[in-house]
Amino acid sequence: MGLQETARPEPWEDSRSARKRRQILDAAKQVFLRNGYVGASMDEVASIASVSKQTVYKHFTDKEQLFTQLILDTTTDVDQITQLIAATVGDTRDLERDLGELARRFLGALLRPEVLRMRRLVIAEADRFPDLGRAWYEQGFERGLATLAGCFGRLMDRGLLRREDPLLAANHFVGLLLWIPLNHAMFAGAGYPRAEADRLAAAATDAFLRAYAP
Amino acid sequence: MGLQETARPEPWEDSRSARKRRQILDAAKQVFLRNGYVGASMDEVASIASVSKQTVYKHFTDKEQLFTQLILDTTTDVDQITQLIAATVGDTRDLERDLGELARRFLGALLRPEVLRMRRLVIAEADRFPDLGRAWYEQGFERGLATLAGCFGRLMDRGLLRREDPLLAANHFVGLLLWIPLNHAMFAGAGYPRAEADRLAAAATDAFLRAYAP
DNA sequence: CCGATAGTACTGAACGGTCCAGTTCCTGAG
DNA sequence: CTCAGGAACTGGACCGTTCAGTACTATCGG
Repeated sequence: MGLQETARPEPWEDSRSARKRRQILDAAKQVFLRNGYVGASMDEVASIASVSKQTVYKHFTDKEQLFTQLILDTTTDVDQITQLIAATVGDTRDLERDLGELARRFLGALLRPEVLRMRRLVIAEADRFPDLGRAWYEQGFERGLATLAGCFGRLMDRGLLRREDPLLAANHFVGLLLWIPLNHAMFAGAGYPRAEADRLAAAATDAFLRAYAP
Repeated sequence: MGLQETARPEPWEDSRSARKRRQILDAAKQVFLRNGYVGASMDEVASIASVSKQTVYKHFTDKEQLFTQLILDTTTDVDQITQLIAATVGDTRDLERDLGELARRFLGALLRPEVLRMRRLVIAEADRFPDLGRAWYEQGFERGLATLAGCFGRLMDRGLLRREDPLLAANHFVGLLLWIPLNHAMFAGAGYPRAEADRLAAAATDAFLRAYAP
């Protein structure tokens, strides 16, 4: 909410204060992602940030606030990725090819280790911080889906997809695409060979096009 | 190892020892599910189990072993559920109806709060206990999928489904069905209204049958 | 009788958060 | 440019609490 500093070292400036703040957030990301909320130590955050503990507590009132600040900062990223990826497909000439390409890129973006770990972290702490989970879901998840749905809506208007609820179609597409690899990544280790990912993307695209052919 | 001839308190017996062990595991389930691994206290486990702390440590060498034992004990459940549910569909006369029914039951089973919390817990601790995550994935997840795949294989043999890789088909079915509500449950609160769940089940079944019609 | 258990006190370590004394950096007035 | 003053920062000690795991004695039950 309203964190106003005494003078005016606004966060986006490159003042010393802003630099320290960045360092702290970066360090916190590292530590929280590695150990989870309870496992993370503020001493370690300070140490990794090369900053004194006092400074950490000057910028963030307590551990909880540092954590929520950190998570909320990242919710914007997912949507940007989706927009970037979905942009090309709206006015495609070869739907199967371009949708397959979208599937591959989407999968690639979501399977990045950092994204996976962040997902794990938010899920893990979702009942300690219900608001945070909901915010991440709405601002990261549903916004991305809505973007994709808009794209599918245009494809329906052009007669390239069966007319249905575009949001449902988007969810079905993503479900077909991500269910297998994301679960694998959540439970078993992180790595997923590129070739296998591409195969899954192709299979999901095929199934989706069969289900949503005009 | 060197058990004398004096009885033999094997865990499956109903000896006093076995009862205590059960009490401990039940209490541990409660505590771990509520607070996560790090947040769980062995004192609380002992207290809820109505057992002294010493007894806990007689049955389980340490916190870690208690946790893994607890999780591994539950992996058999999911498969049983799947078998029970999938059994009816193999020799159906009305595929759309019975597959819809399977979808509803499956969704109902997986959205039970306890199942959701267990899922969260395993995901949360998946990098602290990699073996545990993998075991859960293989014994709970893949076995369930394999069961469903066997069922779909029979449907393909009978010409009721398009011939494809049955395992892939099973994954696609589950992806269409569970993606939306499971993500919602993981991030936002637990509750999901029955009517909404049924609607999702029907939509997923429709889309699946369109994609996998013969 | 003998092993399992209760009850409880204890150890050693970690952690969140505070406090303080001394240092560095930025800014603005002369 | 110089320099003083104040804010931000450092480093580390410190407090109160929590927690895993152990020790030990008294009790219980088969």
